[in-house]
Amino acid sequence: MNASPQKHDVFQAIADPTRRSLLKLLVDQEMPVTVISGHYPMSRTAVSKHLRVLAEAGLVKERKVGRETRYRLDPEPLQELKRWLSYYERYWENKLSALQRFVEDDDSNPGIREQSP
Amino acid sequence: MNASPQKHDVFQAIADPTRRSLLKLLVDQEMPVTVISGHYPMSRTAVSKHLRVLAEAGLVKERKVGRETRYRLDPEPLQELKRWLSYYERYWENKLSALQRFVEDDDSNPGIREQSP
DNA sequence: ATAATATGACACCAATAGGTTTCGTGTCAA
DNA sequence: TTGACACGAAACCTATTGGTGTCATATTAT
Repeated sequence: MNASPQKHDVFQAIADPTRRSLLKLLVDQEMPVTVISGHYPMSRTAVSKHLRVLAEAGLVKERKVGRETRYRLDPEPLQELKRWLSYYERYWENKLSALQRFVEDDDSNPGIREQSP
Repeated sequence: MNASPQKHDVFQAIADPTRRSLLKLLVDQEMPVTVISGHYPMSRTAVSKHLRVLAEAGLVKERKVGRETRYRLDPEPLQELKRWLSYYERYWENKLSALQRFVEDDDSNPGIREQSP
């Protein structure tokens, strides 16, 4: 049901600060484009394009009501981000021990280790 | 101690698939650029530029050893991402109820709601 | 019917991103 | 000391991005 070939992925979608701001704005309120763009110093068209990127990533849903198109957040795709993040969580938990290893070998053996060619 | 004016933020840094791959590669191994770039179909210089973006975002640390520069993951900045994400977690937990609201008002009152101007 | 509104589609533009190759420099090995 | 190696810096190219303005269309209000 969700097999649309998405051109923009979540990572790309949230890379832009304006788009992150949009997500926050639409977090629990459905809004038409004109109202949304009133919150930004750029043109309605620009905001509209940002919304499309978000929609392609599945992060917002659109719904036509009369002559307006209302947008609202769909947080579901953020779960992919969470999954991705969770992979690294154990590493910052271990960060102290990792740092220890790092310092231990310092610049005292500048030569061969690991699989250097 | 970490007050470098970072030109690239974490969100931007992880937007690129190559860079995400780099993070994974460096997750617990320190590697010099040449070895790293051996894993990618692009030039060493290109990989090097990706590494710099990651470094500017604080996601990798460099350390000069002789004539080589070794890179390793620093997962710490990912915590910002986690904080950002956690804000939305409650929304996908509530997704069902949100969907209910969504359906309830459907197209039956296409007029005034929220803070329209 | 006519005018106003909301929006998407389009054409366009400047800046950035991601890639290339070339070159200079520091470090290691013979 | 001479050559090979590892790397960053620089100049350059193309595609993408983020923005603009204009226009066509659908919908609503008069």
